Amino acid sequence: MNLKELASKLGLSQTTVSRALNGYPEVSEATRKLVVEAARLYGYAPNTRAKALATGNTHCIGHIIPVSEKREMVNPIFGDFMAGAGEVYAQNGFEMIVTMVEEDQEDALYRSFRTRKSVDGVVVQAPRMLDHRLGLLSDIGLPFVVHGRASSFDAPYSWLDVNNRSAFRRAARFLLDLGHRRIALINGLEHMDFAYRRRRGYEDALTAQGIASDPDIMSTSEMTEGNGYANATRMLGLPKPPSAFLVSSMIETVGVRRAVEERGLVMGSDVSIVTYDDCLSYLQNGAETPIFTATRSSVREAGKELAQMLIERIRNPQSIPQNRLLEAELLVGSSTGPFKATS
Amino acid sequence: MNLKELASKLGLSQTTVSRALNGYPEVSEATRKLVVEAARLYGYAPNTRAKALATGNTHCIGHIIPVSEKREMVNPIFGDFMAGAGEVYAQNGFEMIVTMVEEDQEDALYRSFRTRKSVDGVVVQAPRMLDHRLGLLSDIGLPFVVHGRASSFDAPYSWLDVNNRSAFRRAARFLLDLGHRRIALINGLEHMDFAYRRRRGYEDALTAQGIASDPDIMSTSEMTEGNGYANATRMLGLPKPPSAFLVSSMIETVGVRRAVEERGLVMGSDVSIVTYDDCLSYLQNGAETPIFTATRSSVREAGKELAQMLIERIRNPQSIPQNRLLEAELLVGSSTGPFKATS
DNA sequence: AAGATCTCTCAAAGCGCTTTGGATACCGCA
DNA sequence: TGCGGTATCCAAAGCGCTTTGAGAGATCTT
Repeated sequence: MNLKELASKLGLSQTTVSRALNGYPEVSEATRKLVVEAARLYGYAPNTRAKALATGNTHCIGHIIPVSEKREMVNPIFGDFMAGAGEVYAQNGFEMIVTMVEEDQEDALYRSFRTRKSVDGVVVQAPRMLDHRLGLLSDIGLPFVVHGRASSFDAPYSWLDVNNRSAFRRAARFLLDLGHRRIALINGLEHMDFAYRRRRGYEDALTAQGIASDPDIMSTSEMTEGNGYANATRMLGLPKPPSAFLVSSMIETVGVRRAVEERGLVMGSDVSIVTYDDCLSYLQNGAETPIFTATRSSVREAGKELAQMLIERIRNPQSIPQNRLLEAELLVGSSTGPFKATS
Repeated sequence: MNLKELASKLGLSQTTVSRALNGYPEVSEATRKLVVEAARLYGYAPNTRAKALATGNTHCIGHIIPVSEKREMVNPIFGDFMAGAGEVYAQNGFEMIVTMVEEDQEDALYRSFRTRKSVDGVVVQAPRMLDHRLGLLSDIGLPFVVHGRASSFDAPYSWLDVNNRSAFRRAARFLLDLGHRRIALINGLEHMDFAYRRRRGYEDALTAQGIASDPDIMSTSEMTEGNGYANATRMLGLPKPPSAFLVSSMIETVGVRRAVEERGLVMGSDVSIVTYDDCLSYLQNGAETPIFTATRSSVREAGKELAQMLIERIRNPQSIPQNRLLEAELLVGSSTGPFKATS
């Protein structure tokens, strides 16, 4: 069943039927009711491709997920982020196109999105400090919003980010206030913008107490359980091991905890841990009371808000870019305690 | 730049240019070279929507991810699964449309996919034992492949599944051989087909040894870290606690381990654990030697194979459905050991 | 040398929708 | 009675591509 058939079945023109279904005012309420009813009856729904061709809007949004052959890692937050965004897309009649792409082919992909007109806009994930993607997207005129920020890009653009610097500053301060002086940082890859900012926050807090940062107890790697374990194990084996850890993700924290317990140390007493918590659905930080002391911000909520922002931008390309800086909450759990001089 | 412009720039007709670019034999190699070169020069690429409208193929594949408002859980395997599938799609010029949908709206979504012609086919995730989706998809004639199987659906259809029953039978047998007699099962939701099969495998092994299964040490819930912890904690507190655990996912195992260690028990000696490992990229089971004894099968590989199967099906709808039953490997790690009578 | 056969190219129709620019009927008003 | 103004509806063009059916040349038969 297509428009033409439906129209002839109703004895109306395609124009009228189309307008009735799309809520245009040029058609009387009586006929609109008739048309809508008939469409329901015959199970008519417009062909998305034809509609896109006629209007120029695809009602599709691209999510680009960088993968690389060597490091096969898929960021575990994508699922929850997409769940948030997807909900908003569904409400607004948008579809989400997810593309896995090697980093060196990303530019070509954006260009292809543009020339082939397969999406109305894109969400840029995991921005790096120096990220040419934003410049490229501006140049080719493809609407976009960024989950995070790219320090290197000056022109205004729409983004939503957690205040990573202040979150880590507060977390480190919290540990300092408990008396810890050797605080390790288990960070993500520091060419990523968020990780760089987190390190800055950590250093801010140390500096404020006149403590020099020590590269021996700072690591930067992909945030996997395995890396958390490996980094923490190495640090705990140092002549002067850290008494506290500041960790960039829950999943990595699972590994840190493993290292701590394997060494026979008790978390929350011998060693304190503060983690960053994205509120992943399958890895919640305790039911009522949090297990880990954590700076927390829901990645799913971020997905929702960003989706909304992008839809706005697509509907009204002239609007000025919106920015949203979320402050993470600092929740105290049982993984932290006052510094205890070790025997 | 569109076809018409490119054609006039070349002094050729749209027909010829289109054919040249699509590799039809009716055009000479000389002109084809010319056309291809010009397309590259001007950065021409066909509008996907126009192409889809003209040909009737969208070159899009739908992935439906069920979410529900009450249980906000997003299955952590989706990321890696999609990474695998996405790779194959990219190689074959397909795009992946991901839709989050409430379970009760799933039917409407499939119907809408069909009538609006927005995808060429879909991959069905997480089939339930009684799953009417497959019948529906057959009825409406939307090509599909299933990640898993649905016991209730008889007609032939394309699927790829791990032999969950044999995997869990072997895992349970392994624990029995080590002398364990009270083996707990921490399973996923058992209306899911995979979880049902896993329980069957577990029971097979127990029955073969003449052991009756005990509901007290069998749990079925969503596979989150928190549920793993909660279930294991409860079981360890029983008058007759289990000496071994068979767990359905790595993420849940993290919680089980937490419960074990919190109780002061040593994994691999006081308590044995065998887990199912999907080879998630951010939660790998040790680098060289596995930490957990595990039945293992890569969900990313599954994604690749299923994508290939679906593309085949779309290209050749008359082909007979393919089925693929993978056997999981049983890898011995350090989380298991012989049964030790407790004091 | 004329007809038959290829080879290469083209004009035009069609995919299913939206949207422009009228047409038609009906109303009140002078 | 006739005229502008609404309220409804329509025919046709157009979105950018593929594909059908056919037409020129060039090459080959006999």
